[in-house]
Amino acid sequence: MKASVNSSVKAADKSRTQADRSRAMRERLIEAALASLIDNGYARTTAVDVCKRAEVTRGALFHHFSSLSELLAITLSDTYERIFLTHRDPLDRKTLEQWIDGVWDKVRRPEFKAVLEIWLASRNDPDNTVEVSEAIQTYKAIFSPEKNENLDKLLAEDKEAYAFYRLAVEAMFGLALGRATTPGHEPLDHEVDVIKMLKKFARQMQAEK
Amino acid sequence: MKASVNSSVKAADKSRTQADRSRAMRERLIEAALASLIDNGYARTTAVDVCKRAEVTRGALFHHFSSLSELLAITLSDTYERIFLTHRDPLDRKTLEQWIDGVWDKVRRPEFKAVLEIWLASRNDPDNTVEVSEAIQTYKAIFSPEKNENLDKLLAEDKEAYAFYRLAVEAMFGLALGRATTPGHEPLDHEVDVIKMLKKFARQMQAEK
DNA sequence: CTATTTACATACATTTATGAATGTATGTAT
DNA sequence: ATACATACATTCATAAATGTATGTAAATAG
Repeated sequence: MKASVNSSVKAADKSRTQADRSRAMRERLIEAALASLIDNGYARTTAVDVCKRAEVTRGALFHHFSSLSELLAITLSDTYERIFLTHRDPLDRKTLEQWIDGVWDKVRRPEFKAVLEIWLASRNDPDNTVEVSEAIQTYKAIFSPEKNENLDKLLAEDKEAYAFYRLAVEAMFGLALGRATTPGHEPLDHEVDVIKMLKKFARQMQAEK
Repeated sequence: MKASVNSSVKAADKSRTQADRSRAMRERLIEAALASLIDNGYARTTAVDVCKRAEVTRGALFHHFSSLSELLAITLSDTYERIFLTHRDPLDRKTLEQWIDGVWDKVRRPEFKAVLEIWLASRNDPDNTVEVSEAIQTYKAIFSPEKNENLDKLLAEDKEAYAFYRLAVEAMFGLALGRATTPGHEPLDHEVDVIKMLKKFARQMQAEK
């Protein structure tokens, strides 16, 4: 029975199983990476910065991930799951209006800025893109009727509704972009009005059918 | 009468006035910076890269600009003028539909990706932001009814029309973002449909009045 | 024609990030 | 208890970017 009283780095982690330590550390790093993406952007998200946030050295990062971009790719996938799967509402709404609510509920979250950052960055940084491209495709697919059965059923054979859905998603992306470019990521003044109007159009759209 | 036959650097520029050389060089650097922003993004737009494109050394850049970020700020202002002022149509349309055409005509241009890049980057990079923030404000104002007399007149006292205009602009920003994140900046499949629908809504909006 | 300023190149010093190599403590199997 | 593996820290080598200092040719002033 070895008590291992003195933990040189942090008093926090008593004696835990290796698997536990690993999992905890990976989570810390992923969270730190996400936070850095959100308030530093992709370009300033360096291994140094992430590790400072996580309060560990880069040794930890490179032990668990082969590179910073691998961590970022995993962070993106992880964020994706957090927003779209773990979260309530797996995007199986019934009406256009409900779909708008559903998408907006995701896009408005601060984590979505991280997604935008990586989208833009990946286009510019093909080398590091390789690792994130898969996660990006998944993300984009979420908003594509073609990739989503429920949504596809709703829009099938209704060209107008399809175009409108696209319009709505683009508008919400625009709003998200606006937030991302605003100090403090504060909501824009006209956000509520725009969403309200989108939903009004949605109702009108389905009434026409 | 000194002919100055041998130009050591380029045979192109015969003996020209200093002011001419300066102006030409500044333009070359601005163009190179814009090009780099468009196909490298903000993060990878370095002084080295810009100068490689302009086929000059960094000495030239630092002679004309105090820093890379100053060049970028000036590039943004310059691009702004090129798109919004020098270009035909100073945004003085009469109907909502015409306004949509006008905005889309600007936003769809590849140069707008440079604007998006700087918008996002400036939020993340406060140090270098100082210099570009002014240009950014000008840019954003263009799309704000509050800052534009003609537009303000059109939307005044019509809350619905105001909200719709905002919606339209956000949707177009979303489309621009989509292009920016697509390899080759190719137009998205649904662009035409979205714009078409926006214009349809615009007509309907004004018919209601 | 000579002196001085301007436009630019070249060379150098500094900073910052990356990744690998190495060292050390802690958990785990026998 | 010993041997080994895993988790992480520390150190080092390298690359890339920035800014500055200095050198040189071309333009302009006297």
